[in-house]
Amino acid sequence: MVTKSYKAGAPEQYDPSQFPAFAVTVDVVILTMSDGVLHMLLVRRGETPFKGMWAIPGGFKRPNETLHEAARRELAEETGVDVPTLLTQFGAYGDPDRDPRMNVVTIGYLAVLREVGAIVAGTDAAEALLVPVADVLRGRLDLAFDHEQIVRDAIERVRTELEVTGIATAFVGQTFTLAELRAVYEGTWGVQLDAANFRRSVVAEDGWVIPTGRLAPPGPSGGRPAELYRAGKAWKHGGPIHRLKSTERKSRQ
Amino acid sequence: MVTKSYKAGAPEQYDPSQFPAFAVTVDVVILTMSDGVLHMLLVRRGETPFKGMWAIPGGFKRPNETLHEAARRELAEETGVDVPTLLTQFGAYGDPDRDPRMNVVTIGYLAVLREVGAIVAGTDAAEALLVPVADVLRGRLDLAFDHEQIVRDAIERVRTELEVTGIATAFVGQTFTLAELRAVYEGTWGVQLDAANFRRSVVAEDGWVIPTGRLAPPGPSGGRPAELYRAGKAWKHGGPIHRLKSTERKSRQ
DNA sequence: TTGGTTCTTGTCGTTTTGACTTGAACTAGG
DNA sequence: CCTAGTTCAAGTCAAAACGACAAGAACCAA
Repeated sequence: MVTKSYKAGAPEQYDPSQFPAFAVTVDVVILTMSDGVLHMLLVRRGETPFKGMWAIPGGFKRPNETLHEAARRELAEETGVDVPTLLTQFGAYGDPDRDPRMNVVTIGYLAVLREVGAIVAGTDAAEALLVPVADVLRGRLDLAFDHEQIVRDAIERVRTELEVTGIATAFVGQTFTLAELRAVYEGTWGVQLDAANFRRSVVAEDGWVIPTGRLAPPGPSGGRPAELYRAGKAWKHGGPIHRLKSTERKSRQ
Repeated sequence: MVTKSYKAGAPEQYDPSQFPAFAVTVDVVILTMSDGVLHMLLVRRGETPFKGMWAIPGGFKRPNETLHEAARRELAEETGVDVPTLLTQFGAYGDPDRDPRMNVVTIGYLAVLREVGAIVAGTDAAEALLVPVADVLRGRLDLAFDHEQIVRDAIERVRTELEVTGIATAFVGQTFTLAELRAVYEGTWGVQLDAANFRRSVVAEDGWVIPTGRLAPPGPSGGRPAELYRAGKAWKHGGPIHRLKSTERKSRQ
């Protein structure tokens, strides 16, 4: 028992100096889609504890900012990307021994980016790493603190978020082809989706994606030019709109 | 800007004394089903700030316990119920001005109970109140701090949780009739479900509910005795198992 | 021109869904 | 004891959704 100076009973009666102090941090799991594979950003710790190990980018919350603002600031500091949207809180972590030096409670945020190259360019290349999330989920990388568990929760969250909200369009550009959007689902869920059925279910939902009328240039191996779409306003930072559970073809993994 | 004594740049380099201290609390939204209506527990604040106002039960996290343990302790202190399960974390709140006196970050937990009478009996009756959540959602009660927003998030969470997990069985007893289980969905979603279709979709899912072979005594107004079921082990504290989106009949509300 | 690739459109059988009906088992009231 | 009312179980049925597949369109490279 490491109980210090705080009154155990009598809740609602407190005094700033009488209750345990915690450091509050914000950790951001930054996801992006690269070549059909879901990747995440890791940074190398320069200080003890866990010096030299890979970790999720994050930092201390300041007293005069909200949690969301702190997450946005950390994202901007680490990647140079300052997007006001697509920053989803997914969990809080406060085990007593998660930081060996002090009591730290961290709030986990999930960020989705589409630019890949610019991300690592923001910081020192030797200190930042873009790895497939599958490598982390399989325990191939030792992460600092309880960051592996945090990553697991983040991935589980983005998978259900993908099914229920319109977060998928955050992975792709301003305009996109349905093949690109489909790759987001396939890479995140680890499934193969039927292109025809995917198209049908996506287009059927009203306001989900809207055609621009333009065509994308075909890939290097030829193929028919795909129609370009842009994200409908329906999904913008919000509740359950889209629901894609069909169009499955093969089992996950 | 109220920035105090902490280094703005150079993350990963810190010292316990150099960074802003926060109080960390845990607030528990305690839900129960009473007469087909979703209710929640409120307690009256005895101290400033917001003295005399209704609030969600909660309290400070201790340095030597996890967040989950803190939530469980608060739940036990407030209701006398000590259930190891069905305590779901749903959000963290840390706006700078959410507590006028100090920096407080609170973690929101969601608890589901089935016993109704025993809840308020735990504390002083004048200081505890079981109200329909609809009253809170409609803004009829002024809650302390940002607790109204916390409640909104909790309700939204339990609604989707109901759809995706087996949390519904936490509202009912050890054994239950399908009518009781259906009332949970109806009360939480504010819809009317077709009894026949509800039965079909619930029984179809394997391991979701399992029949006991016994019958429940019919109600005071007669009627055929209903079969008694118990919760399948499939849902126990876990991932997406059940999915009830059909069996709808009329629009919500 | 031919073959290969990718996207779009269409078809088809199965499953699921939503609404409804029928029958079974009980209570209450005459 | 009989009947009306109530609640639950089980069946029916048409419409919609789903999953799989086939065919056609539009591009590239050789």
